[in-house]
Amino acid sequence: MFRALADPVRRLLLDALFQRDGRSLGELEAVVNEHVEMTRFGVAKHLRLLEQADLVVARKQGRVKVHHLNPVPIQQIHQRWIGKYTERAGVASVLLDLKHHIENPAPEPDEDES
Amino acid sequence: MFRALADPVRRLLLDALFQRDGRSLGELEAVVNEHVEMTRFGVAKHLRLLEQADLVVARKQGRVKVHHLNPVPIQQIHQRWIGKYTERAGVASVLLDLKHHIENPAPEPDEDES
DNA sequence: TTGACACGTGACCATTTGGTCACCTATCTT
DNA sequence: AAGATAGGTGACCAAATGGTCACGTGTCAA
Repeated sequence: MFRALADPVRRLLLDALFQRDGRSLGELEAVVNEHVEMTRFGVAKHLRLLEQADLVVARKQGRVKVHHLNPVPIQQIHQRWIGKYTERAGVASVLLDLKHHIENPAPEPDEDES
Repeated sequence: MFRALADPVRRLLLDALFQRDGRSLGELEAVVNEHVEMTRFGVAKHLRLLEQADLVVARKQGRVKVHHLNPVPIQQIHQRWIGKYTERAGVASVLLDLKHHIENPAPEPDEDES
């Protein structure tokens, strides 16, 4: 899990999926190639690692494989590991976060908010 | 930085320092050996990586090297990387954090809070 | 159906990483 | 000063990682 986040290419992949979800391997390959040179296979390998770490979920749709970002494990890291350390800095950081959220009106996921 | 977090021994080390700060190499070695077998050199190597990642600051005090946890970079990860993703889940997670902080009265660092 | 397209597999190689060891330095104690 | 204590260095080795390539499979379109 942390291991999956340890590689810059993988973080780039996550970023790309964060900007627009549901991309194919080909698209992702193109994105990566804007930054570093890498063949399709390399990208596919990284994607596979991300899947194994459960950070990305992929399903086959015809002949393309569509990749989706999975926010759950990141939340978990945030809550059970990072949070533990940020506590030490007191409530300040959380308030700071809240302020941030208020000022940037929430790009909420397409779910039904009651 | 992420790389430094990618190893379980290193996370264990951070945990140990989190529980009690300012430990020597020998102490840390003992802690690690409660979980896995590893020589002093192995532990020292991990410690050095953590220092390079700026997650741990060490200073020599006589003949012992005292290691201290550095919360800053973890905060940074939290704010500039994790936060970016958790935003997607809306304000909820932050409020949840806030609730958590309120209920667990803040073990604040020994700094002057005005 | 034939071929182009999107992707997967297993073998393979170079580099990095995790870990150990023999030896050395610096400090404290007596 | 002498020995014990705490730690550092560089060489070294095994294993994991990152990356590529030659092939093979399934899918769409003409």
